[in-house]
Amino acid sequence: MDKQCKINAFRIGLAQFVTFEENEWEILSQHLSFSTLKKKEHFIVEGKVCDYMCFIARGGVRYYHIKDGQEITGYFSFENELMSAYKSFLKRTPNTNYIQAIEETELVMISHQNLQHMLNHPLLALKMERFGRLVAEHYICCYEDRVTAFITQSPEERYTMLEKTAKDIFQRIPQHFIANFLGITPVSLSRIRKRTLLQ
Amino acid sequence: MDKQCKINAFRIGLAQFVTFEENEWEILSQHLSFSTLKKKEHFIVEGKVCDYMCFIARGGVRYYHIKDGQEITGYFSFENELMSAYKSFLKRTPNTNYIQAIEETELVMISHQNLQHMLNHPLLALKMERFGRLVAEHYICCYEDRVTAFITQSPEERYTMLEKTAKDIFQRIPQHFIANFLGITPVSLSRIRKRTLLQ
DNA sequence: CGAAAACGTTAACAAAAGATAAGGATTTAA
DNA sequence: TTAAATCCTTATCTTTTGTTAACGTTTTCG
Repeated sequence: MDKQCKINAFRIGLAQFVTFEENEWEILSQHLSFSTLKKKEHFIVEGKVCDYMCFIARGGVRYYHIKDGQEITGYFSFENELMSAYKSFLKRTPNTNYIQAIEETELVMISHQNLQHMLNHPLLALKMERFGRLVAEHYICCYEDRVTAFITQSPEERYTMLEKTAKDIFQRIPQHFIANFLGITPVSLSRIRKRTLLQ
Repeated sequence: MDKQCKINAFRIGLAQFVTFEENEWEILSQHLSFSTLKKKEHFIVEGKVCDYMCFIARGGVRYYHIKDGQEITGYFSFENELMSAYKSFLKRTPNTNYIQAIEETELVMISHQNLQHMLNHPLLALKMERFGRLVAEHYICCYEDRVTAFITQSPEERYTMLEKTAKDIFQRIPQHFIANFLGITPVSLSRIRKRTLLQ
């Protein structure tokens, strides 16, 4: 996947939030960097401060915690989505989890420093603030739904819902990661699947 | 509680995100409105589009869903916090839950229309965008922690943690609301409390 | 290619949570 | 003030989940 192709994907992906004019894009694109993660390679590990927010041009990652020596996968991001250890990135605090590529993954990255630079750049500030706001607001809405699911639905209902709304990820992600994501154990998910099949 | 007192509380509360200069504040404060909710009065009900984002100058509210005729309380907000049905407010879609005062509650409110007006106001735009961004980012961090708790902790662990970090809300909120917030039934919370006391 | 690792299912048992109902204490409101 | 509503606890029973381990299959990688 060549650089120009990644940049294009990035620009299209951003259009969901803000559209940049040519002159703005000119500046912004000079503040990007690029990286590739091999499968199982980590984007960030516990204890490090996250220095980049990324756009996934290709591939996918999982977010996981380690608790009592066990990995617990809490989330996934795939191509055309943004990805970062937000809290660490935003607050400049050590990250408390891990982000790992589950496939070969191509990233377009903005360093924290470059982002600050753009937020202070007279020609870009307003649009970058808006971009940041809209991205954050978008994720708030996602989180709202996720928390609501934990509050109002049983694990079985959460599974059924996921199957309806994102069936494709079952082809792409090991089932025990999905179990974690639903807040249950892999064994329990296996049972739920059997139950819901029989009905 | 008089109006000036509410405005002051609001200004101090905002300082956590952005500080407004006198001339900016002059304009902003003309875009505010005020309201009082009596105990059990609703700020918003299911199906309505939320038109205000609020600052709670005094009092508190709970957010709840109705599922199978049952109320399930998912969150609380108290004085000096912001409060809104964010997703509905941001996306202009019908709200899917209820927000109800649990005490007599004093609000400072910004209507969606006034917010847009300020976001388009040349002297205020940048700061309002930043304000919106920082608020949203702040809530993302809160949500991140909340989801992590659901993923990595048992109900009992979530309860213990809550007792450590927010003991005060137990004096202020009926226990069955807290049970919902933890993702369990009131009966189950009562059992957990007994268990953890004995140990 | 072949050994090792990863993965999903199943079983058996223990632990926890849900559902329902009852009882007593407290609060609310007419 | 008194009846009604709210709230928390407890008990009982059912359902679900967690835990551990075993097994067969598939995938990974040297």
